[in-house]
Amino acid sequence: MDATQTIRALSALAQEHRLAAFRLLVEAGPDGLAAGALADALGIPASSLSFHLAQLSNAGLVSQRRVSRSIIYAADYAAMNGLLSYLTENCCAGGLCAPATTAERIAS
Amino acid sequence: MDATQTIRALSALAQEHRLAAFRLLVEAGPDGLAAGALADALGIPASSLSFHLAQLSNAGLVSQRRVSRSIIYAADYAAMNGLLSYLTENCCAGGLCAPATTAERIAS
DNA sequence: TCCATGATTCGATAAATGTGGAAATATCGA
DNA sequence: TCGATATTTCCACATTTATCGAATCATGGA
Repeated sequence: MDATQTIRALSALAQEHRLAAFRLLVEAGPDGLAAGALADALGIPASSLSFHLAQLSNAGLVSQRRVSRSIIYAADYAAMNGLLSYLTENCCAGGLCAPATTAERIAS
Repeated sequence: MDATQTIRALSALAQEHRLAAFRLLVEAGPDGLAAGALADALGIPASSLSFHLAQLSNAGLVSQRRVSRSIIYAADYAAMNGLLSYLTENCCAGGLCAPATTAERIAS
């Protein structure tokens, strides 16, 4: 992941509704959630959500697939991994500020 | 770190010049860099850089101290750690997308 | 085919962000 | 004190971003 792509991903997550939507999608797992379900959960109009989902999609953070009349969105874990890797490698002093991994957190 | 603070930090890094500035500060280490040195390195006017540094400062990602006529900025690793921790804990599926730590990367 | 449903696109508008010159502030050396 | 240096603040302006109703598109059932 290069700097430009990183900025796109950071911008995508740097917004209240989009960060909330992404968290819901992460929580939902690979099955994802329909756009309508997300709009309900977030309490925002469908057109507003559509705008935000387009940004997350453009940043490569979510994938979408049509199922009947619904469009199901799902978090792209690889993209998130790429973002975290970039930040850890380029914005940390040799890993000095790298957070513990899940395994390490559980062990502590 | 809560969602609001996370969004502030993500917004601060989601901009070409600010991400570049932060990377330079991380590279510079605890000694940091003077505002003028950053402006030269980035090739932007002092007033523009000052605006960006204020955002990074507001997000808690950098600290500043005056040394004679210069104001020295330095990356705040703890804040960056907090951001990465939040993203790993809230935006990853149980650590599924957590990147390897530096030690793990070196070992692999 | 016709209608209902789920979602996106369009368009207008409001708000926030980025830019950079000029003026103001702080510090140092002579 | 005076002038030079380093930086920030102020200001006007252009650009981008966010909001949301209305119109449009796609799908499935009767």
